[in-house]
Amino acid sequence: MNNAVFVALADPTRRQLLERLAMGPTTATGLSVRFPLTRQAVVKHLGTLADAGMVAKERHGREVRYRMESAPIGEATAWLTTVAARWEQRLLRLKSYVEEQP
Amino acid sequence: MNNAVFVALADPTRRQLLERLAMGPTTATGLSVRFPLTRQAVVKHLGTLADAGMVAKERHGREVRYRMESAPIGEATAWLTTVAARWEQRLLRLKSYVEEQP
DNA sequence: TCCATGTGCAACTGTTCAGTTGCACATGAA
DNA sequence: TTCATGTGCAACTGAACAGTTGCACATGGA
Repeated sequence: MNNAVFVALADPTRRQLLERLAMGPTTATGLSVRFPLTRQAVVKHLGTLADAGMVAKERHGREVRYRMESAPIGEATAWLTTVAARWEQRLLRLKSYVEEQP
Repeated sequence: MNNAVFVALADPTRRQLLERLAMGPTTATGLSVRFPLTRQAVVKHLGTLADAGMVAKERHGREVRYRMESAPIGEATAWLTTVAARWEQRLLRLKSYVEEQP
């Protein structure tokens, strides 16, 4: 599993930025207005999200728009689902074993 | 969304511990044998997982078994799915808008 | 050309955290 | 009781990281 994805998700500010980006692409400067952060702080967070492949940059004239990429989220979800399913399956086997007892 | 869950998931060692715990409950000492870590380091990681509600402790005689709890994983998955879905939905609306153009 | 706006890069600070070491306490078996 | 095993707690170290500040560069409009 790609570690960078979970590292990027670990910060609440980055998750909020992601939620905002899910609404549509924006610039770092635009985000820094709606968040209690410096533009530089936003850029750093977006860089971390980009390292995880969750965000992509697009130049438009003199501004840079950040666009969300949902594929890594899908991978993270898949990993979580697999681990949880393994545990649930074990519980089910345990349950049926107990019910088989006389 | 509960921040502690994503914080706990951000460390690769903790995710490996989770994968191991999905197989069945174990003690910190038992885990420290199979991982290149001190028992104390394992205990700390399990503590972080416990703070997130992903792990529960059970005393059995003089040993403490750690058991996985899958509910928080379900919540994390739900959050991820929601954010990704919002973005995908936006892409769909954009696509249909473009196709409507003459 | 001039200027406002948007971006990029580097250095600095404070904090958090992973991992270790050392020691004390508890428990089960002989 | 004695001893081996398992656990709990505290202090220490080094590294990673969030956030800031300061300054330089680029771009579009007047």
